[in-house]
Amino acid sequence: MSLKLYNSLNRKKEDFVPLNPSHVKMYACGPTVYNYAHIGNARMAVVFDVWARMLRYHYPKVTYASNITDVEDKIIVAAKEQGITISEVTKKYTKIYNDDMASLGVQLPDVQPKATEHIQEMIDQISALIERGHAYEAEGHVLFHVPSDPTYGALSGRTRDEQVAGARVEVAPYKRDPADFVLWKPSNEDQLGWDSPWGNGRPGWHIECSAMAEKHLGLPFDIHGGGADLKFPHHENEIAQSCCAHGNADDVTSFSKYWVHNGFVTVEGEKMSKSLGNFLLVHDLIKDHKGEVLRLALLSAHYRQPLDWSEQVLHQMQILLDKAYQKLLELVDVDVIDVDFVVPVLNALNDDLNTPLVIAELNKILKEQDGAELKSSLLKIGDVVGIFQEDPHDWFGDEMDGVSDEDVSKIEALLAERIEAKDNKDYTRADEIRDELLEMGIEIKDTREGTNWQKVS
RNA sequence: GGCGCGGUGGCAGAGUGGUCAUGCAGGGGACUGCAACUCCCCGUACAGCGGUUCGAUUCCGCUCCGUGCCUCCA
Repeated sequence: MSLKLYNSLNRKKEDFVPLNPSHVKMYACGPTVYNYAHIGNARMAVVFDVWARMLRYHYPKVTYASNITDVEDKIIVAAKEQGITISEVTKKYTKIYNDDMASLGVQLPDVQPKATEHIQEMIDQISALIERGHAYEAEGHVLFHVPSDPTYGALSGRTRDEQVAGARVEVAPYKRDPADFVLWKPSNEDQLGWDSPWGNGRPGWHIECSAMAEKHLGLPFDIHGGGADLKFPHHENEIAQSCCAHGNADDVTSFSKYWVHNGFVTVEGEKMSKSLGNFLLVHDLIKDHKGEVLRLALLSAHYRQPLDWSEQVLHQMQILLDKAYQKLLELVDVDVIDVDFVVPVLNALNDDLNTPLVIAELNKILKEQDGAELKSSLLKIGDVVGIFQEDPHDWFGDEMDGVSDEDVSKIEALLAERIEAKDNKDYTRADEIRDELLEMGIEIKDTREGTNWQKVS
């Protein structure tokens, strides 16, 4: 079965047919770096990381580009608030973002372009738009003239008129048309600015991605992705800019052939927002949960569906991963053999990245397979989904944390005493010892191989 | 107001025109001195109303409910 994906451009699930099967190219809009990454940022990163891994499974060469937006007014605000420079803000949060994503098993994109390093490309593209009559200068701003683009609205399915009718922002007086959007805007001294044919200024947000995608992937490329909220206006504007800059206003696929959007994460059923103060940061969650647990939780709903974050989901993923790692631990000395990719899992992944189904199939595999076959299948799936990347010993290693050597000897002494008590059928004493251990925060389990113990929280 | 998305068993969450999702939680059982772990078994789920059909949770229409975007929020 071939790879299928849901193309936002025509709202249909389609067979993925690469422009060039020997080199597939994908771009996904990355974060604006002015704060810690939240779980919503993480969902985007994880989803497109899996897409990239899946594409690599199918095709010999994949270039995945995902940008860092390091020019934006919010960054300027953050710098002022924190009393540090703009570049200190962007540098700091870029590192935090990459570290946090790495903790979720997200591989660094092949290219991670930064907006500030592509100002010239943006200026060039804006110039081309002006030359072709799609943009104009007004009071130090350069604006894209929406009525000049006959196909504007193709992605979001809203016409210019509808957009104007629904607009809730005041229209700047210098705009020729209410729908026109900014390509370049003037900067004052304390704002970041670059020289341009239109004076000292900075780029609008949309032009950044257009310029960076073209520079690193060339046009057209295969897949463009991002969060669902970016569909309008960001992605709509990207299409307008990139197509019109090259005289391809009529062909919306002259920029990217497929468009993929991931759904939002809600918390307790509500959207994360500053006013509700319910932003969940990866930085915080990673303190209490393993990265792969968070990652799998982010993949527990289909990527296009909304995902409600809850402790229950985390609990379930923890159990599943523990179960799998337990098997991997038992099989640690077994050699990996060459196995076929488990068919139902491959089909699920091929079907527009149906990761919830993959999770269900994992449960079945854990029940139905064993030995080298199980280990090999698990690892093969893990490479695409981005799980089972840890050493099984390390996975369970944390459970020994905070238990000193002294405690260990004490525990073992008590266990030895308990075995003796059991042998003497002195179950009262045996149970006393169990309770004593429990008070120390140690839980024991009698198995056929003997008694195990572990720290409980 | 405009443009979308969704309503599946206690919960999470896939899927299908007519035999199974899966997991968590819950109930029962096996095992065990008892617990726990493990294993086995169980529960008349598809918002409502019409329509198409031999047959619809699955297709179409309407209603109700929830939710996202339209504000340089992933």
